[in-house]
Amino acid sequence: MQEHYDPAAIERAAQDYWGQSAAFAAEETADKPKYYCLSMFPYPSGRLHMGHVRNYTIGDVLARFMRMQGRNVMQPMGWDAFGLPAENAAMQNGVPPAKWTRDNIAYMKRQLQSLGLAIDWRREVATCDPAYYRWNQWLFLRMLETGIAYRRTGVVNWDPVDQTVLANEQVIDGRGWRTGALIEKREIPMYYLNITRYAQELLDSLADLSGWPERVRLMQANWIGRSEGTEISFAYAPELVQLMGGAGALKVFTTRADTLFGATFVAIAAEHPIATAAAAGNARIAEFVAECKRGSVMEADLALQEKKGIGTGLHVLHPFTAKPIEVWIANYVLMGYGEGAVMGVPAHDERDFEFATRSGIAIKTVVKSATGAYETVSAPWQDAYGQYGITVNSGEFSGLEFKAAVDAIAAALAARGIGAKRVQFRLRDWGISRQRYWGCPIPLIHCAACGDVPVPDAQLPVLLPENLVPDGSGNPLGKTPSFYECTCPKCGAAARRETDTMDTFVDSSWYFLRYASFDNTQAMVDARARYWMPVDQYIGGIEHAILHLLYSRFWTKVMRDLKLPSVSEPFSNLLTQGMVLNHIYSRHPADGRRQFFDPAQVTSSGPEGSRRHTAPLPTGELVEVRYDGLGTMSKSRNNGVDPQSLVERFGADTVRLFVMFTAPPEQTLEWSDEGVLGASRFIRRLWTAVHEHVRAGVVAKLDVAVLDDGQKALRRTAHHTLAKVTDDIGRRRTFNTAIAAVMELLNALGRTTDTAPQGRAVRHEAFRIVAICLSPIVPHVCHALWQALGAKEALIDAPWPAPDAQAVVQDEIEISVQVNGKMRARVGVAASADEATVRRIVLADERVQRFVGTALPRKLIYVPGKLVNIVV
RNA sequence: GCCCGAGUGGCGGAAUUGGUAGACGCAGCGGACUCAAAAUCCGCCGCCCUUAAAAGCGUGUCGGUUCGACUCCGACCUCGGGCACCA
Repeated sequence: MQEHYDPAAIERAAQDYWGQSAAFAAEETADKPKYYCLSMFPYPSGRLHMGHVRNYTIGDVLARFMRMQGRNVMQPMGWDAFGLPAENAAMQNGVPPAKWTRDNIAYMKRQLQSLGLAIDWRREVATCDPAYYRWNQWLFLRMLETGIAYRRTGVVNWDPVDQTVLANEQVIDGRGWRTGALIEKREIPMYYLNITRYAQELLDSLADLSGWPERVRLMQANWIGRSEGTEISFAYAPELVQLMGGAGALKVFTTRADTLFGATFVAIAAEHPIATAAAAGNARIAEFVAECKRGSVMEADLALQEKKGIGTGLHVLHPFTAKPIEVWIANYVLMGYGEGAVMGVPAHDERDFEFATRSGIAIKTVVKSATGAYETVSAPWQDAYGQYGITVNSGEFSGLEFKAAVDAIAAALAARGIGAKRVQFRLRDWGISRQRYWGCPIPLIHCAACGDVPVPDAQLPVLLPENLVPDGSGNPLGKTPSFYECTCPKCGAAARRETDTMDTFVDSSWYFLRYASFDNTQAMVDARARYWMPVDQYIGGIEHAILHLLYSRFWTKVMRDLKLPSVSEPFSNLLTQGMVLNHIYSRHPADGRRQFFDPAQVTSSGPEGSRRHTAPLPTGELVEVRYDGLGTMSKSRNNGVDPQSLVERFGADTVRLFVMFTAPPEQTLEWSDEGVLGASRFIRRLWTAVHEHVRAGVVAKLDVAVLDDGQKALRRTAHHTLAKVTDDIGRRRTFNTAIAAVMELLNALGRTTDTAPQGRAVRHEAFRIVAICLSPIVPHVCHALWQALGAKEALIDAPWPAPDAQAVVQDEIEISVQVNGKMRARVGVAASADEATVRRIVLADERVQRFVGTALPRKLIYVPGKLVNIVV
């Protein structure tokens, strides 16, 4: 018997047992209900960070819990292995991304294994393996056939110095991160996936995802952004007819057709054809259009920039009054949304109002509030009235409520063929072309004679050469003739292979299906996916709430519609974990770059509020540093905590216990070295307590009929704890409170000194409950304790017990008593007492008397079994 | 700027459906054990007034609903996540 807690030996023994018995190899079987437990696969960045540990521990707790609850559990793991960091690492140290990535995978896999995760490693996938990404290519070709995938131009960040496309992340304050050059927008041909075809379904089926957090569903719904509005055509005025070379109309989309008579300008995007035409003959306009094309493509940047515009001197005609309305080019109109043009109604739209007041554009009120409070809105203008109301100054459409006005105006427009009601989505089609090396090649060939020719299925996969090293200027595939030189599959002439690769979101949009069909070399997915899908529990960071989850939902539906073994919704239940934070310390020497310091190296002293912090430089010299608050752990801030060294020092169980105890899973988790010590202390205390109990010898058979009050009380606590932990893990997913409950039970066990045979029998049962309850969280130590407690079977195969309902029954309960809503006393009553009895006991209580006095209670609220509130 | 969250003791957090605010842990303080230290064990631990008891105050701010609000509603402040090429 080990008297001393030795995590390394205990964890090795438990992991050896699970490995030798192939405990986590999942097979399709009809015997038990399946449970597909999936954590978002990691990007192989080099080393595991605390966010990974948190993510995978949550998944492991649920997988182990469900297994004990009798489910056939599958928990797989893989690698999101394509992406930008590998190219950056390659540029830094000259190692090809493939080698860097595969080395990282090997190292991180060992780290994951040391955490004791119940993973079926046979199913491991890496998205950079041709055996995986060939199916990206294969499905892309199917999407081309059905028109889901198509080619058109798109806007990218262009670094004019490096002559290369930059990711948004590589644009800092509008400049290229390596060159410092001002970034330009550039239009290039790209492939798109028609996700908007699925917009309505993606929105509608959010209602079915009851296992998803409400906030994620809300975010997705807002992202899809369905709006019902009216499309309106403004006919060109003569000078515009001339400029555009013929009669025509400028289309706008608006959700406020009721304000049409208040339109005093029309604003178009800088990329709009009319803007291009206007710029051709006017230097000032050309300069403004060019200015709009500078800067990054990020929406956050666009939204923050000052709203600017320029009048074109060109006009369109109001559909009802035929009055000319000037066309403006504005930097806040997005070409990608609606028609790339909006009507400007300054009186009733905040943004139009701001723009109009600055540009000297007329403001015309056409809506008043129902009460007339805004009827007199006029110069000097204060703000826009953006609410719904009654139309005024709108010709035959005056005097109507919002909906009636919209209906009437839309009907009148439709009758003349110059407008109609229409649904517009904010969601845009998904551009998947990336001008980068380390990704899945897009399987297309450009032939001078035949155009864009898909690579025939038989020639898949298009292999990505693995020995290239990017240098920061352009895509190395474009400089590798052995890759891009090919022949046209149609005509056999010399042709050029597409050198763009796919967005890595493609790779992660279906990996959960591949785990179920991991070894199939003939098909992307097979019937086993029907068995395992949908994922019963998906766990990952809240930062993926929109993009990854939306793309995965879309991709899954596309596969369904291609009649592949898929489902309509990939993830039945979703748990979005919070980020892991740590303190940030830095200093900014006058003569150099800002330096960050490892919080573990910082010493703090001095009084609250004016603490001073010092940390050593690499030279050993101590310098004063500044505290910058909490932030996500990251390499650049030097505030990461290495899970590996903690596992080596305290054991995986301590690390797992700490991350599960310190905060509920959906909240951010603040790192604390002391907290880790606390977790370690608890496990040692548990180890000692069980072994002291076991050392005292044989335990009598429990006979619940003969227990005394103290024994009954301990047994009640034990079964109450079991019920709470079952609910906290199984339903609430509040692992922190489950652990707290077990800590309380262990505290209660520590307070008892009952050495009578039945006293020890109750303790024995309680210790078994402790081991069961903690086993999903700290599986190694519980595996050992279970054996110490004399069990024949391994804990991993023990069923999760149901609490004994008899054990938790209480004879006397406590009623809280309030007087006028303030807590004044607690009284004990029999659990069976009726309201009249409770009333009598409460009113007779001396403390209650003191506050009620001689006053007659006006009202008495009774919450059975809980509370009485006396109103006097 | 837009969308979505969060804010409770010295600190992390608990309070599950509107019904005992501060469970559990960390830090701290006091004690036991020890030659001593570490480890371990026991006790105290929101603020204020106080010898004590009792009262009063207290869940970011301001207001509202209710017999009763950390919880619901309105406005605001601060922090965090996302904004389509980081993953």
